[in-house]
Amino acid sequence: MSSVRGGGTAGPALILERSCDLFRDRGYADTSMADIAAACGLTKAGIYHHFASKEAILEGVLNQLDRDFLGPLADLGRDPGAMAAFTVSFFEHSGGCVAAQTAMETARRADGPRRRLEAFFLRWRDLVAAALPAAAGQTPATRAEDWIARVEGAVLWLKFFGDPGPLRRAGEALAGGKV
Amino acid sequence: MSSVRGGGTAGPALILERSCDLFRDRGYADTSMADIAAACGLTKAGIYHHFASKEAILEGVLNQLDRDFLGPLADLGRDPGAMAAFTVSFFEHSGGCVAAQTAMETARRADGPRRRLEAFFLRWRDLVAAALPAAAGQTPATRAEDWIARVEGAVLWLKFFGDPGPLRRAGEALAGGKV
DNA sequence: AATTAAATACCGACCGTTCGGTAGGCTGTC
DNA sequence: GACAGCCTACCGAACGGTCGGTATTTAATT
Repeated sequence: MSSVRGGGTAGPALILERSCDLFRDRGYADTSMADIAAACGLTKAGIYHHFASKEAILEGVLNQLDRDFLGPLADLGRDPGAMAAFTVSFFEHSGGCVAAQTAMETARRADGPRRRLEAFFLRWRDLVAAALPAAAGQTPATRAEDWIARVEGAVLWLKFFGDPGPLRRAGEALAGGKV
Repeated sequence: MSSVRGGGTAGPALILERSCDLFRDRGYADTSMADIAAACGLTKAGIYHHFASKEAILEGVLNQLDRDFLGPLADLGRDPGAMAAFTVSFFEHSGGCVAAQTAMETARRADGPRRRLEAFFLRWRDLVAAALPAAAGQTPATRAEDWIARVEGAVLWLKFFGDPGPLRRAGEALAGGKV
C-alpha cells in the first residue's frame, strides 16, 4: 500500500485538483501555499517537491481546464445545443470558473498567466463561433464573445448568490439560437 | 494655502477614489494598505487616521459606488435606452467594476462585504427590472438578472482584453428591448 | 491682536503574523 | 545505495495594523 498520510492519494494530480478548487472558490491571491498543502494533506515543502512555484501550479490548473473543458467542448462538434448543455453543466457543478477568477485578478498585469488566459478565452470563443452562423449583422465571433460574456457573468451570479438561473437561461438562449 | 505634501488634496474622499481604482484594477486582496497610501501620497499611518481598517475603506468605496452609479441610474426613471447608455459609459470609462471584482474575491465568505454587495446587486436588478416589461415567459426580475450578468461578463472582457465590444452590444440590446 | 489650548492630519518606526520559497534530514522502496 | 517523497525548521520580505511624536490649523480666551 502506498504511503498515504493525508486524506487522499497525493501527487501532482491531486495537487492540481485541490488547487483548482481553491483558486476558483477563494481566488488565486487569497489562496496560500499552506492552504493548498493542507487541502492535500501535505506540508508546503511537500507541494514544492512536485511544483516549482505557485504560478507553476496555476499553469497546471489552466492546462487541466483546457483538457477538461475546451477538449470535450471541441469534441461536441458544431452542435450549439450540446455545447450549451455541457457548458452549463460544467460550470454549475464546479460553482465557478478558475479562468474568469484568475483573469479578473491578473487582468492589469502583462506578465504571468496573461497569455495563457488569453489563449483560453480566444479558443473558447472560436469553438463557440464555429457552431454559430452569422445573424443580425453580427459575425459568429462577436456572437460568441457576447454569449461567453453572458456565461461568465452568469457564473459570477451563480458563485455569489448560489442561483443557477442566469446560467441556465444563457444555455437555453444558445440552444435556441437566440444569442 | 492648505498643507499639501503629496500629489493631491488628501482626505477621505481622495483615499476612497484611489482605493476604488486600485481595488477595481488589481483586486482587493492584491491591493495593500501601502499601495493605497502611496497612491494618495501618504503613509499607512496617515490612511489609518481616516479609516479604521482596510475593510472600512472597501465599505466606503461601495457606498460611493451606490451614490455614483445606482443613484444616477435611479434618477433616469424607467427609460431602458438611457439606462443602457449610462451603464455602458460608466463601466467603459472606469474600465472595470469594483463590485464584481470584490464579489468574485469574497463570494465564498459569509462575513465582510457580503451583505453590502448583495444589496448592491439586488438594487441594481430591481432598478433595471422596473424599466422592463415581462416578455417571452420571463419576469422583469429574471430579464434584469440576465442583462446584468451579460454586462458583468462584458466588463470582464473589457478589463481583460481592453475590448468594449461586448459591453456596447449589451447596451444596444437593452436599448432595443432585445434582452 | 496676541496667546494659548485643543484638535486635526500626518509621519517614522515598529508590532506580530503570514507570505512564497528553501535547506537539510528522514524513511520506505527498488 | 540511490532516489522519490515527504518532513521539520527556517529564511527574508511583505502583510494589516499600532504607537508615540510632531507640524499645522482652528477656536477660545485675554
